[in-house]
Amino acid sequence: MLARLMDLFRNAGFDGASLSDISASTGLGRSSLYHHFPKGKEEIALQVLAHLEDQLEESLFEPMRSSGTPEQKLARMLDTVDRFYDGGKKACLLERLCASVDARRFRRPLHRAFMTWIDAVESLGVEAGIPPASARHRAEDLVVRIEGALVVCAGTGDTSVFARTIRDLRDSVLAPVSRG
Amino acid sequence: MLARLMDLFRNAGFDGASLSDISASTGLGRSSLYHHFPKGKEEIALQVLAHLEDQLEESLFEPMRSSGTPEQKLARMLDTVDRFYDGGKKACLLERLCASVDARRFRRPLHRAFMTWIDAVESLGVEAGIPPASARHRAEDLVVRIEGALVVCAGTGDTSVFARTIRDLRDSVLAPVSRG
DNA sequence: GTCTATAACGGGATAGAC
DNA sequence: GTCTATCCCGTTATAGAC
Repeated sequence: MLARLMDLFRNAGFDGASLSDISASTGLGRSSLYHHFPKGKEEIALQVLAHLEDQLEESLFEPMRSSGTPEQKLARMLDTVDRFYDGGKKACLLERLCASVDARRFRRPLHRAFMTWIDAVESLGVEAGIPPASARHRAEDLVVRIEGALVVCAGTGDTSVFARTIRDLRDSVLAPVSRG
Repeated sequence: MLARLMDLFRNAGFDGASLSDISASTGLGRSSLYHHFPKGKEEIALQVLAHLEDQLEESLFEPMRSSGTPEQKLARMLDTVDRFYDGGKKACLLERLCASVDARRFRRPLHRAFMTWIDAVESLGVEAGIPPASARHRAEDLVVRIEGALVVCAGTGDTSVFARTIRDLRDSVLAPVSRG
């Protein structure tokens, strides 16, 4: 159910998703929704966001801390990301919630989600022997490029930019430091 | 006036900007708005988008075709971008309109705006002697990273990522091809 | 818990006087 | 061109029966 809601918010954003949409996508009537989420739409979005954080932890971050070489773990992470965004065809919930009126409501979980992601990639870089400062910058860059590629693909309708971005990241994130 | 409307749509997005907001930000009453924009809110957004395209042409793309070394023109372009987004504090109208319900309404101008931008940077790379394919990829990458940095900054509230991204682009976009 | 019904409000859009 | 007044609809949210 939270999965279906996440799809909805990814497609429509917070402002674009109406209670009617939410009702249709869950099969629950208005009253049932307010039974489960007494504080209404904002609470629904926050729970969906919390669900995404759990999902990221389980499918992205936890595998990055388990066994394997940093290269293998990076490759697995990018595979998961590629599948999650369907090769650039699906939007990012984090980005969609950043772009909503009064995004301050979501700032704390959004900040946490981005930071956890960046931290995980940074650790991977450090594990691979990259100097901490460079590892940090590259980790930020990975998230920046994935989010940016999703925006450009959504705007142009061309997913090749996302595919190429993922491919580039595969090689560049853990490459030996020569130019940073 | 279109400038004020652009600020509004950059802040609130298409779905988040109500006619009341539009009325307040322009000082025009409802009827005056429909006098100037008979087809309502969608037409307003389209005209704001067209205004942005003009502005980009004048302040970004045209200077990139004028005199100066490619390095100088890239630096000027990034300076303008940095000012335009206020160092990462302000959102991008293109991204905001990508993230609205039924973004297909804006697909054509959005596609055109992104492509014109990418093309201009590509030309700069070719002018600097970079192989066409690499120049294209780097140009796409520049736009991707700028958009992505804006998203991450909006989500984390930390503009340092945008500042570092601009700094990196200054050096990397026209660097000699060694690793792509 | 879920339903039907409805309140209370704000949204986009129009009509007609001036 | 702008104003006042208004329509119609969708929105969030609540009440009360079952």
